[in-house]
Amino acid sequence: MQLIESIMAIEHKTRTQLVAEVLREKILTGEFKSGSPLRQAALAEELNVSRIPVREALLQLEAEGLVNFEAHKGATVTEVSASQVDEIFDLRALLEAELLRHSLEKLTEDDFQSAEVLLQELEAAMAAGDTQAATGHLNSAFHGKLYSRAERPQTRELVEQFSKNSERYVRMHILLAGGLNTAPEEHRELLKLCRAKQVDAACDYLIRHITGAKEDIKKLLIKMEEQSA
Amino acid sequence: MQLIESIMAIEHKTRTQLVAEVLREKILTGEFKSGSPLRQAALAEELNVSRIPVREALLQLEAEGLVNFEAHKGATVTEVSASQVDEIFDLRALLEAELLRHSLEKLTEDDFQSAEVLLQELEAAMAAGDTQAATGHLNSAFHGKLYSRAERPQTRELVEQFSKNSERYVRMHILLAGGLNTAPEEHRELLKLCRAKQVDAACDYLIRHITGAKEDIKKLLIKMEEQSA
DNA sequence: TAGCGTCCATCTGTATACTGTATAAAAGAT
DNA sequence: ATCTTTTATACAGTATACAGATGGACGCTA
Repeated sequence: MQLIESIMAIEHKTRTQLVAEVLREKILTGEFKSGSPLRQAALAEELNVSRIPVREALLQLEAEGLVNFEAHKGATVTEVSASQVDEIFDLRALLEAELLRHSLEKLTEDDFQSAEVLLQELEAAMAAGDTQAATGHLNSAFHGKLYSRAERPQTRELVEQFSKNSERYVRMHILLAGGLNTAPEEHRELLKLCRAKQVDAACDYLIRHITGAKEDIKKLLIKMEEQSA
Repeated sequence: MQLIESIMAIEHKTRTQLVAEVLREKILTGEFKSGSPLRQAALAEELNVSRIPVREALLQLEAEGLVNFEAHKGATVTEVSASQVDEIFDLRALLEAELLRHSLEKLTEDDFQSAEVLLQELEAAMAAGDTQAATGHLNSAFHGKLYSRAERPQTRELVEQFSKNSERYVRMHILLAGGLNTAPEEHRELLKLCRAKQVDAACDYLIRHITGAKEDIKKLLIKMEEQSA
């Protein structure tokens, strides 16, 4: 019902795209838990569409790494092990440092100011206890601003992919570990280094920033794996 | 061992997978040229399937970066500009060096020997003028062997993705520029550095190896862009 | 002739219906 | 009682059919 209305409102989007958005959100928020099966017929009925757009949406989500699609067996929400998180965050560190390196020289004072605005909004959102979508979005907007002059569209897409994919763990982390309280200071420090155009120092700091988050989340995941075992 | 696995894998391939393989090959060999439209109905009829598996195969290929899929407008073979090739090869250099770094210490003499065998086969294939699928496959098999102990599955998948995507340009390069004649020597040198466990030197050399190929292919692409303009 | 709207051909997007596979439950054999 | 083999069922894969979007040809107006 709601879906039909939103189709009316946003007519240029295909049903497949809409279904993909809904499912993506449900996976990222944890409403669909890791490992749980995604039945095409059930989803189709719930969203008032046929199975075709559901299938195509699931294929898209598989490409994004959020879903596993096994022939004749169906789709499940991807389960991510601690070692996989390890690798993903290492990749992020590597790629984001590369982006920053290519972007930093070209960043203008305007860029830094909008980054600062984003940072303030981020802190406000965190202070308001807004642990939901907003903080994750603002966080990647801040980072994205720093990379915005890199002129490396494919690398950015890759990084955004990985960020999205790890977002659900970041959220979990914030929720359960009450964590990332050091993040605001780290962001400010990073911004300061960028403003000073200290390329190597900024990249190193960024790598440590990402690696630090990795370690926190890994601990959390290992704890959870032990509990479920 | 492999034989047993391949027997065990009496995998029932879906039509979607078969279609994807066919189309992928036709794109990589250049039978479908950059920018050309991929009509669902035509492909379906040609392959004796309905449009559904064709659509799903096209979606998969879009995720692999070989196809652009625009709503209501249809799919086209992706056109890759010189600047995109630039970025892709930079990414490859970055990621492959990372893989080699993680793999190198754990590589055994057995690994080096099979790498050497692959290298000989590669040279034989090139000497036989086999500019088709075989050389590309052997080339990535050789590189893959060097990364095989990295225990970084997602990074490897990414690299393989990029390799596949740039394969058609590599082939083009070999065909038109008569090129990559320096590659055999470079491969031998790389293998020597790996055997000597000179991590930094090997990684640096690998980066130069990839960057060198990039420059050659870029020149070729720029020339082609000028011709078509 | 240039510009605009309408209509039509063509293609994509999606629903419905059918086919085939995997798996769990039931029946049979050892 | 355990292990096969069979059967049933639920689900995914695919074909067919229909609905909707796009872009261009055509004629109309100024």
